[in-house]
Amino acid sequence: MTKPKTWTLKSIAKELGVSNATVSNAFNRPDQLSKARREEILAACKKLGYFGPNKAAQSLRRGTFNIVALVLPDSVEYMVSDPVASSFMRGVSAVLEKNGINLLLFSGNNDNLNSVVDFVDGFICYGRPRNKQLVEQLKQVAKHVVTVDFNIGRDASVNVNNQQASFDIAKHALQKNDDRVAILGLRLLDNDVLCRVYEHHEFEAGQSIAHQRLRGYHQAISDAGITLGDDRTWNIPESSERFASIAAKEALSSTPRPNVLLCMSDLIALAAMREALKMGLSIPEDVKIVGFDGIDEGQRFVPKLTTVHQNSEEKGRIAATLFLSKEQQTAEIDYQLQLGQSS
Amino acid sequence: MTKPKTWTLKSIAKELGVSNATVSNAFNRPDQLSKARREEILAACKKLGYFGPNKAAQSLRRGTFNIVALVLPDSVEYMVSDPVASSFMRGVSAVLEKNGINLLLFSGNNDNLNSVVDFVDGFICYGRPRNKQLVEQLKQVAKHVVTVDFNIGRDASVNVNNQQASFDIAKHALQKNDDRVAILGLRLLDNDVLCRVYEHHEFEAGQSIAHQRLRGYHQAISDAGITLGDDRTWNIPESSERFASIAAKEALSSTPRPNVLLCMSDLIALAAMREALKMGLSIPEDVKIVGFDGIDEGQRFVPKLTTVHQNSEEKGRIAATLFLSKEQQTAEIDYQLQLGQSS
DNA sequence: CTGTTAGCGCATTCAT
DNA sequence: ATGAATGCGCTAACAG
Repeated sequence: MTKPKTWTLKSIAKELGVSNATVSNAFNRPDQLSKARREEILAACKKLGYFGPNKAAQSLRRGTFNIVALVLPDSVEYMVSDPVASSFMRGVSAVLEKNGINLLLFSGNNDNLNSVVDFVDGFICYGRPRNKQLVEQLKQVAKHVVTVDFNIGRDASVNVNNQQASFDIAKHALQKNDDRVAILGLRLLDNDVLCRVYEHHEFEAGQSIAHQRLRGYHQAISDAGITLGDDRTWNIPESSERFASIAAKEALSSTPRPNVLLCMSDLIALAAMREALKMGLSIPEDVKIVGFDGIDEGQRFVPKLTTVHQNSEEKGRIAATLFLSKEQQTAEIDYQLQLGQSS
Repeated sequence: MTKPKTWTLKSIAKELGVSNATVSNAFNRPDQLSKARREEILAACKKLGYFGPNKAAQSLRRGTFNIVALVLPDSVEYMVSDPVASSFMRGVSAVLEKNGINLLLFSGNNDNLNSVVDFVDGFICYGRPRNKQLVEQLKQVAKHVVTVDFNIGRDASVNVNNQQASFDIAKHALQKNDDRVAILGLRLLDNDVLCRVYEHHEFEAGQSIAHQRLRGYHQAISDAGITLGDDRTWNIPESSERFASIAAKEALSSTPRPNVLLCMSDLIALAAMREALKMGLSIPEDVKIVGFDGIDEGQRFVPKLTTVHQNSEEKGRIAATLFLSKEQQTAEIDYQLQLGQSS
């Protein structure tokens, strides 16, 4: 006489003629009953089609979920297209999967964490969320939080020295003090508009990745004895082929035509290279182009892109490992200059 | 006198001097109390720092979760690197995000759904999971299931006519009956090995995407009056640059050297084009190469790749929409031949 | 319109 | 080693 078609701990215990604590122990606390008894119960459950305690109820009771939310800076939709973000996710998921933890994707466009906060053990935040209210809540939320590429004084964080890396790559690209430099920046401004940027003073204290990189560029430009015109910086609102191409075309058509293009992502640099080639320019003779990230496509392109390689996958692994260990610490990730033929 | 530092429905109700049902109604059922009362309560909760009913408890009670699991064919890790899968995810997440539903990534390598089944409203399965036990469980699980690119007789499914598309692209590539054809297949075999495939009879009834595509190729080859040698088919275990390059090199070095390469993914076709160029072959004069998927990089490559474009993002949107509407139906997605200079 | 109450499915004391 | 009882935080039915 089998009972309901969907078993619960209670109903299965009754069916087996044991107390529900015994069934619970059989699944969760092997030390609380004899091995024989345990296996007998497990076998009986399996035969009846009971696969173990309901996870939702278990979580409500225990307060743990085996789910971590990956908070993306933008919409999930947008993030999935970014090869750098994808690498990061790969690293995170590799570690979590190995530990039986599931990954919930959460958009940084959300106003708050409410819809997931009660379902997860904590948050790994990849980049500062676009929505500022969300950032405020992340500072306070009573769960474990690991931040990546930004810092809000929470449990742990993983960072790359963006400023130093940008300095290095720019230093490498700039060789003569009569170089004409232009910067193709990624998300320098809050608003979603593709345009030149004039208000440079705003960036001096900015903590976003873009601002850190900009400072690195500026430092190298200044070190090279070059003066950067105040109309030589573009803001690209998102790392897409389309926007990048438009900005690159604009920059390469501007007067004086730049002979060095500092690009804040490889996707942008690749788009710039395509535009330059399309305009009949030689790389690097007419224009040197450097990127940032070190994505595969850049290394396959002809000419090979000179860029900063940051190991995003490792960044993901470290972030996940830090999350699991609950260590409170700040990790700094290495980067390498990857010299190609584009500079 | 504020009470606990973490509010519950009950404690906040007591604090406000109302019944807990009233608080619950204020958050969930506006029609159950006056607007004024509702707003008064909501405001008071906000001031005290109570952000609404605990979602985990709410879900346990209601049996709904606002989370859907995206079941990937492989590890999450691997999937995130695949541009086609990424597009699909983009489509899915766009629709779900708009509807306030969260996305949980779930690996098709898992043995069972147990760790998440009690947390989600259902499953969107992108491709047949690698683990067969998982497939069995998906057939039976008591939650809503939408399958994509395969069919197990569940609630809804989304498919592309892979066989027809492969037939079309192969037909286009094959023009002379003395063409020497080789096939670079993706996951034709269950095991993870890169090798030539000899046991062709196994594929005639296979339902996987690879088998469907293979049948399309075979049909076109046969229609062209060509006999395909039984050592002209390679199995590539995963859609990675590395494996694809090895297989391509092997195929292009084999005797007789193929002058038509039918590739089951664009990533494979791109790797094959790179190898061919590296060997000093001209495309398409010495060897024609066609792909499958229609990824961006293929369209940017020189020569532009001839391929089948399937709109993965739309596939994702349709899958998600079908999931939300709970319609029971099978959708077939269009594809287009995208003619480049590689054939 | 409001309050009381019985579970959702489970883990964990505290007895025995 | 086991069973009874309590409550995790909430919703919905019902009674008022």
